[in-house]
Amino acid sequence: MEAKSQLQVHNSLSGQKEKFESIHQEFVGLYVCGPTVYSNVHLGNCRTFVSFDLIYRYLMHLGYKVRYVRNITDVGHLESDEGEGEDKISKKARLEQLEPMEIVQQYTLDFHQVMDRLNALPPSIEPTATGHIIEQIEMIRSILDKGLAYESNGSVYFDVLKYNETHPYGELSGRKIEDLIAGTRELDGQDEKRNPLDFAIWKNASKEHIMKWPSPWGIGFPGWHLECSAMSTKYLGETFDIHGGGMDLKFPHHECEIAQGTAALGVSPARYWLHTNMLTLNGKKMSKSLGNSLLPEELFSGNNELLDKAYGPMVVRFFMMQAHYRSTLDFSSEALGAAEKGFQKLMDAVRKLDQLQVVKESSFDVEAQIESYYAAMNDDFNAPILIANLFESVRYINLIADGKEKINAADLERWKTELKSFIFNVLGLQIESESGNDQFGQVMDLVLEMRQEARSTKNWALSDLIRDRLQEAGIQVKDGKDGASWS
RNA sequence: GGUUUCGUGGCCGAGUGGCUAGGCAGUGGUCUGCAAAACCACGUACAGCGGUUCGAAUCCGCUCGAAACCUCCA
Repeated sequence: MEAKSQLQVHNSLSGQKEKFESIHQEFVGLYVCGPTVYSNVHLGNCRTFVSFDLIYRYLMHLGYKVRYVRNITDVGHLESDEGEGEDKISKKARLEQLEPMEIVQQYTLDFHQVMDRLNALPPSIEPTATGHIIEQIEMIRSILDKGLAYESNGSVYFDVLKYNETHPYGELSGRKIEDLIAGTRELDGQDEKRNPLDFAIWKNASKEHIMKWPSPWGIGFPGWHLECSAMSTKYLGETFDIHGGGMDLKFPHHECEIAQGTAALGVSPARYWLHTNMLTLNGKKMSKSLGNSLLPEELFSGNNELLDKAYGPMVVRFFMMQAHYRSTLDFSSEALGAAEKGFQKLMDAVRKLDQLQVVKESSFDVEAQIESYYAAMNDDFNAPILIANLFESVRYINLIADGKEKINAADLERWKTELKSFIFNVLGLQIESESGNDQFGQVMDLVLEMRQEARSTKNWALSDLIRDRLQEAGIQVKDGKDGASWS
C-alpha cells in the first residue's frame, strides 16, 4: 500500500512525470487503443500491447482493481479524406471476396493467439467498434447539439475552429491551430468541410461501401476517432484514469478524442495519457506499408532472412522489457541473441532460488533488493532498471549458491515471493521449454547420476561424452558444488 | 516547412548537475579432471562547438545527423 503512493507516470498532456492518483482510490480505469484487424499483427504492434500489459500488471501488483479496456477496431479507418475513401476492412473484404466479419474474425483470432504466446493478459473488456454504433451515433448527436459539428452531404464533421474558440485543440501534441492551418493549406480540394482541419465523425457511405449503418444523417459509418470516445465513455465513464496507445496515435487520433469527448460531455476524457514508443527496424518504424515489419510467427519459427535462428516468445518479451516503453527500441537479430542469454541467466537463477541453503543470519540486505524493484517500477514503469536490479539479485543468488553470501529462512521466503512476483507477475515472463512432464526430469536425473558415477571412477571419456551429447541436444550441464544441474 | 523527440563504450540499452546502470561480447584471474556455469577484476562512453556552474553525458544556445507525427498505422 505504501509503494502505491509513490508511483510516478509520465503524462503526455504535461510532458512530465506526475504522481499517479486514481480517481477512485482502489480502482483504475485504463483504456488502450487496440489493433485494426485487417491483417496479422506485426512485432511493432505487439510491443505496444506488451508495454501496456506491463503497466496493467504492475497496477494490479500495487493492489489496484483495474478495469482494462482495449478495443478491437473492426471498422477500418478511412483511407483518404476524399469522397471515395474506403475503409481497410471493406477493401480487404472486397479483394478477398469475404464478408468483412470474416476478415475481422480471422485477424482477431490471430491477435489473441499472438498475445497469448507473449503472455499478455487479456483486457477486462474488449469491445468492438461495430458493436457500438448506437453509442457512437448518440455521441455525434450530442456534439451536434452543442453546435460543435455540422452536417454536410450525409456526413458529419467536427468543427475544429469552433471548438478551438473555447478549448485548446492540439494541447496533447503541442500543436498550435495556426500551424496546423498553415500545414494543411495545400491539401484541401473539393470539400464538404468548412475547414481542412475538420474531421469526420460520421461518413456518408458510397454504394460500393460494404460496412454501413442507418443513421439520422443517412446510410454511413462512424468516423475514425469516434469509436474510442464512445467505448471508453461507456465502460470507464466520462473521465477516467489512464488512456494509452502508441506514439503514432497521439496526433490526430488522441487529439481528436480529447476534442470529441470534451465537446460531447464537457470534460476531458482522461487524466493521464501514456504513449508507448515504436519498435524500429534498421532505425525506422516497423510498418507494414514500409515493408519492414516482422511477424511474431516468423520470429518464433526463425523463418525470416533477418534472423539467424528462432527465438521463443519469452525471449522476445524479455527483449522488449529491457527497453523503457517510451524509448524507441531497435530490433536486430544480434540484440535478440543477447537478450536470450540474459533471459537464460535470469531463469537459471530463479531455479536456483528454490535450492538455496539457509543459515541463521543473512549477510546482505535483502530488503534493499526488494525495495529497488519497487523503486524502479514506481518511476514510470522503468522495466530496464527493474531488470538491472534483478540481475544484482541474480549475483547474490549465485553467491549464496557458491557459499560466499548467506541468507536466513525468513529473508529467503520473503525474497522468493517478491522476486518471483516481479519476474513472473509483473514482467510477465515464464520459464520456457519446461518440458512439462516430470518423466523427462526423472530421465535427466538418471543421466546425470550415471555421469556422476562415471566421473567418480575417473571415466572422463564417458562423462564428457554424456556432457557433449547433451550439449548437442541443447541441454547444458552445469557442475556445481552440490552436484550437477542442467538447463 | 511545422510539431514532438533522439544522438551514450564493440552491440543492445538505463541514467538528467557531483557518487557503479544492467545485459551481451572481449581480456585477465579464481574454481574445475578438462570444460561449461558461477564468482572477482578490467575497459575511463556520453555527436560537434560554445556558454552557465565550484562542478555537465545531464541545464542553455548553435551546428551536424536521425526518427515519429502533420494521410491509415501500436
